[in-house]
Amino acid sequence: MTENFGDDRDLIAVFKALSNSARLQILQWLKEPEKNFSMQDAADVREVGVCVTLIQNKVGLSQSTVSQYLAELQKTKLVSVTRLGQWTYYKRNEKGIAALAGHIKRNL
Amino acid sequence: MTENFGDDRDLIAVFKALSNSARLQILQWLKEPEKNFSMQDAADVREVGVCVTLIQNKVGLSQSTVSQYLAELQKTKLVSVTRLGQWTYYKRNEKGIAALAGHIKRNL
DNA sequence: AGAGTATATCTGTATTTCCCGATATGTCAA
DNA sequence: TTGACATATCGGGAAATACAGATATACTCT
Repeated sequence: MTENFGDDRDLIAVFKALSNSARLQILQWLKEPEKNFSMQDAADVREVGVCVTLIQNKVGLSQSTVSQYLAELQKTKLVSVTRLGQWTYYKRNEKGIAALAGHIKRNL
Repeated sequence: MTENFGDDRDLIAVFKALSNSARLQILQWLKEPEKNFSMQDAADVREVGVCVTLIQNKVGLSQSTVSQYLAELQKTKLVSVTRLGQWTYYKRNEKGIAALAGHIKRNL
């Protein structure tokens, strides 16, 4: 059991993270990274994720805002992070998302 | 198909409604009304729901706040309303909640 | 070391949400 | 019709959120 939502506070933080169209949109786009982001080396996009700058260009908000939003999505276990060199790659945390869906179905 | 969440705005409104501990708590309490609320005529509680005053006493917020919160839960189809005489009874909208859970599982 | 790029963090302002008291509306009972 | 009760709506102050720009941090290349 890696996810539990034991505290209501955790669950509320997740709902808050999802209560913003930019954050929700990013989560949707990350379902098909190679389709939604124009990356040069589309090599291991699915594996490692998408870097902040690409997400920023797509969503059209400032760099600082996007960085903060991604951090929020990560704290709530909706995305995961990989640092490689000077880049930070974000991708969906399918385990965390499934855990949320399961919890909602069972306990909401 | 009574529920669809076609627009992202609808989904965001639902997440916003769930992003508050009082509203989330009310939704939980309404899973077992006869257990969580002390009503005199526990006759058709499951059928009709719980009146605003009982919910207000339990949650400990002002009457106006509780009324607004319940309206928000209703607009997002998380609870349903029945007016009987001078009372307004609220109960969980299990269909709406299940529709949300399904949508999240499928599309989030 | 120094410049350039990618990202995170800090600080501040505009907007939104939280929650209240006051007031309006609607129902019931005398 | 008057008064009591249940609920809804209105208006506002305090707190939180949404974003931005400036700056800090970290890595890369020369």
